[in-house]
Formats: sequence, C-alpha cells, structure tokens
Amino acid sequence: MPQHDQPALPRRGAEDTRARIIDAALEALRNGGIAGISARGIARIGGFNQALIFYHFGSVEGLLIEVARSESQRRSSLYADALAGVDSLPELVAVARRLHEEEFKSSSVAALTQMLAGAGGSAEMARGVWDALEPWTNLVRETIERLLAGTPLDGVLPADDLTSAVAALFLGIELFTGLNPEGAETGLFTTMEMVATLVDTLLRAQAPPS
Amino acid sequence: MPQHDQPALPRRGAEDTRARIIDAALEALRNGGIAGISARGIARIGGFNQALIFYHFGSVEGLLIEVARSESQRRSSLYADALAGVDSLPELVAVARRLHEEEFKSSSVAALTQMLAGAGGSAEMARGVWDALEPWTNLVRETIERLLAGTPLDGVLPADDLTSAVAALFLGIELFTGLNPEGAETGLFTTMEMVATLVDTLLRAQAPPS
DNA sequence: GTCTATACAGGGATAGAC
DNA sequence: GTCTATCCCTGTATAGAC
Repeated sequence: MPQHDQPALPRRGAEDTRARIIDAALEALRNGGIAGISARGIARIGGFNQALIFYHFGSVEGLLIEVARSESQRRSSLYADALAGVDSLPELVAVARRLHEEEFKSSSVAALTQMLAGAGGSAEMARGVWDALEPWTNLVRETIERLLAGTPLDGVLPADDLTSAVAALFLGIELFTGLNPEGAETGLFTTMEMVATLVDTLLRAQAPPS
Repeated sequence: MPQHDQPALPRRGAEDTRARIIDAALEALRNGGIAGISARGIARIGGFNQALIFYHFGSVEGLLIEVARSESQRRSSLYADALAGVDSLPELVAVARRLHEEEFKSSSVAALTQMLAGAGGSAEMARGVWDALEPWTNLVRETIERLLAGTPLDGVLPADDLTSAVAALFLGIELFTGLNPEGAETGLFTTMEMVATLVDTLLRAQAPPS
C-alpha cells in the first residue's frame, strides 16, 4: 500500500502551500512595499506558480487580507506573553521597546504599515485589515485596563481611546523609522521611558495606595 | 504686437501646469492610495495628457517627491500660525485636534501617509519624502522646545525624541482613522486633552514658578 | 509646452492539461 | 492541487507632430 504519506519527505499539502504563499507575500511587502506588490513578483520570491495565488486566495487583495490575519495572530501570541507581566507604565514602554526592536529587525510591522496604507485604496481591504487587527488591539486594551485599574484614573480615562493612541504611536514610529534608516529610534524609546517613569512617579505621589 | 499675454483668459504657463499635475496626483493619492497610483490615472483625474508628467517630472516617482515637497510647504505655513500661540501641553493637543480635523476633511495627511508607505519601496523616494518633511518637523520641534523652556524638564528630555514621538503619533492616528471611517477619533483627542491637562497640572504642582 | 501615437513590459486572471 | 499557456488590459516611457 504505497498510498500512505511519507513523513520523512517534505510533504506539500494544500495548507503547506497556502503558508508558503503567505510567507512570500510578506517578504514581497517587506522588500518592495504595497506599491510594488504583484502576483508574479510574489510567486517569483516564493518559487511557486503565479496561478496558485488565484486558486487559493481568489485575488492578490484576498491574499493580502489573509496575510494581515495571519500576521495579527502571530503578533497576538507573541505580545500576549510579553504584555501579561506588565504592571506599570514604564514596564509597558520597556516591553514596547523590546517588541519594536524584535519586529523592526524582522520588518514585520513595516509589512503591516504597508497593508494599512494599501487599505486606503480598497474598502474591502480596509475591512479585512481592520478585522485582522482586532485581536492585537484587544490585547493592548486589556493591558491598559489593567494599568488603569489600580489608579484614580480608572473610569476617568477611557481605555478605548488610550488603546488607539498607543497603537497609533507604535505604528507611527514604524512609519517614521522605516523612512530614516539611520534614525536613532533607540533615543526615542529612552525618552519615552523617562516620560513614563516621570508620569508614574507623579501619579503615585498624588494618589498613594489607600 | 500680439505676443503679449492675455491676463483675462486663464493662461496656462508651465508653472500652472506643474501645479495642476501636482494637484491631480494628490487627488489620486487620496482616492486610490499609493498602490493604485499611475501616470494614466493621474492624467485622467487632472484632465491633461499623460506624457506631461514625464516632461515635467521625469517619472511618476519624481512627481510624488514633488508632491511631498509641495505639501510639506503648505502644511508648514498652515501649522506655523496655529502653533505660534501654543504655550502649554493642553493647548498643543487642542491645536493638534483642530489641525487633524481640518486635514482629515481634506484627506491631506492621508496622502502623506500614503507617500510614507510608498517610500518603503524606493530608497530615492524615502530620501525625497524625508527631506520634504523637514520643515514641518522643525516647526513641531520649535514648539516643543518652547513648551519645555519654562519647565524643570528643560535639558532633561531631548526635544528631538519628543518631536519624533509627536509626529509619529499624529501620523499613526491618521493611519488608523483612515482605516475605520466610523472610528470615533473625536473621543481620542478628548482623552488626549484630559491626559495633557492632567500632566500639565501635575507638573505645575510639582514645580511652581520660582 | 502640449499633444498624438506607439513601443514595450508587466500584471491580473482564466482555461485546460496533468 | 499544481502547472503551462494565453488573453487582454494597464502602465511606463519616448518620438515626433503641432
């Protein structure tokens, strides 16, 4: 019965191919940005046939939405552990710095900003990227709610808006540092840590634990 | 001597045409984003011939860099007046809100973020957009330096990094609100105003004017 | 300085063989 | 599920008339 799979060899199932295509699209996004994206270019990078993209995802745009979803899941599980232990504002900034450095090295947030920019041209893609982003923003919101919980600001400052602000800042930094390769983004986080510590100290001084 | 210009009729000099092309490119950026940009599309919008783009700007990319430069100048003079009177953190946020609303209505920051994203795919464009952004970031830096001047934080917090953070936040907000049309960005600024007021109060309480 | 015409390349998408 | 071949459209860029 030779119809059994051969686990020793790299089997190429459908799911496997989908994953390869998504990886290649991500790489294409990193290299040439959303403006230069194309089915043929992605296929070239991944070493597979161009028609596969349409078979598996319907269109290039459909593929990109899948990329957004996949990346969001990966990012969520990566951030979930890191953010779980965060219990103060300075800690949040420190974690943000570490995540930024990791993700910057892998250009993965750069790919995300490219998709956000691409969403500007297509309503369907805007919805797709927005949905894909949800698990990640939820994670940020939970963390912020936890930080607020112990302070007199709880109930005063809406966690939703703070979440938007933090997410926007994080993405904006990526947009900026992507523009200027020699940009000293390390200084930025150092300064933000100082600000966070300052605010933290002032808040605690103002409202000691009752 | 009929070689004189006729000021009554809408004269179409070279500068005038350049301006029309730049306007059309901006509109194209707003409508379809950087991913959908093309010489033909821009020409369609502006109602002129496609070849003019290459005659005046050499390439579509060259045109976009000019667009960035032109927009930066416009934005600088717009912001210069608004920021001149800013003397406190809450005021800064209030001005930011007003500018955001104005620019959001005209989708002009959206066009900028599109170009920032486009810069990810081209080193030349990255440099062009970066240079074009300078007058604007300088303006933000001056304002921040002015705000720091009266406080004990002067010399402690680097104005450069705070400038980057403010600029990144502003652009990131645009990237986000562009994604979610019904997004309540008004709440975001209200919350940021509360935070600004809070920080402002704490700082003044901590270090009264000597 | 602006237009028409055109070359040429590249991309999206599908049909049909395997 | 993957490949080859192909259609047709769109885009960049230039030549040359006006």
